[in-house]
Amino acid sequence: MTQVKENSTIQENKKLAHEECPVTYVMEKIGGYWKPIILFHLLAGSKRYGELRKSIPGITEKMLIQHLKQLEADDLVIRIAKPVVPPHVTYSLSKSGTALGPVLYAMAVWAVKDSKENNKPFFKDLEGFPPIGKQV
Amino acid sequence: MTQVKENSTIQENKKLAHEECPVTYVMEKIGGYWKPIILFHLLAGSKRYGELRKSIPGITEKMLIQHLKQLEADDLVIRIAKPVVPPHVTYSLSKSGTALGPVLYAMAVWAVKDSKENNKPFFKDLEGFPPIGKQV
DNA sequence: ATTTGTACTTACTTATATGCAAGTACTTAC
DNA sequence: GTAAGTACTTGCATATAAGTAAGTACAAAT
Repeated sequence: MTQVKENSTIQENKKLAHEECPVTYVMEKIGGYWKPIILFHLLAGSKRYGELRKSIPGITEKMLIQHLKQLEADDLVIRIAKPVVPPHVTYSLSKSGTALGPVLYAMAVWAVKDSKENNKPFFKDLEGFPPIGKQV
Repeated sequence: MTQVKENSTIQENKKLAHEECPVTYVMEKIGGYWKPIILFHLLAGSKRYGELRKSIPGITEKMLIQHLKQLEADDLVIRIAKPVVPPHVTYSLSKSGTALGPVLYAMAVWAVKDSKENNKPFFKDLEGFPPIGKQV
């Protein structure tokens, strides 16, 4: 008698997972491709929307603000809009967001080392790092 | 005269991006939802396929195997198969993968702290951490 | 002959992420 | 009255990720 596999419980398991695995908790908040990149670019201090866009040339405007909104909703970044025209909006890391500094910094360190060992160093060095705690 | 926006260069920019931003480099390797979670579960030491599956109840076999193959191709994990029946396969972190330890550990630390501050502590504490360097 | 155990594999469907191109709002400067 | 400047917003198309439900291989044990 052929048994039915229980993939059906996966959805329920997934809901419980973030209560057990810390990294799962992190992924629920900053999982995906863009969020860590955006956060990294805010690590050096607050930036205006346009600055952020220029410093991440690979992202589309849609993705950028979509993720900024999400990050704001998750209390990782803070949005401050001056009521002027043309608009003036700055984004910065919240307390939670700032606390991700060590994670992002560890990533940067790994990237530099790993790319070197693969004979593809893309970054001379982490000049000016760590910017952690330098919060503007 | 209305100007055409240059979203068209995004693809080219994206190719160049990983040569400029270290976090982008990292995302190309472990971006997404599952990879960091899988790596985290290998941090404590090598595991058989089945053990890995049990320790990550939220993942489907398809995702697990697919990401394991990808991680192997990216030299982050090592697959060792004993030529026996039934099969016996173990996965462990490579040198590069092990070097991600600090990143994953920083994530775990942040998760515990952040979940506490949001009144949703999911993990008593990081008992037994760090397992870094404990490589079996 | 059938079941058991382990590590996958496959086909099909659905969901989510991302890309692309364009438009909007509002005020100041020209 | 038209252009510039900034921060979005929207609709449609495509690409990638993920879920579901099966099946396969092979030898040993029953």
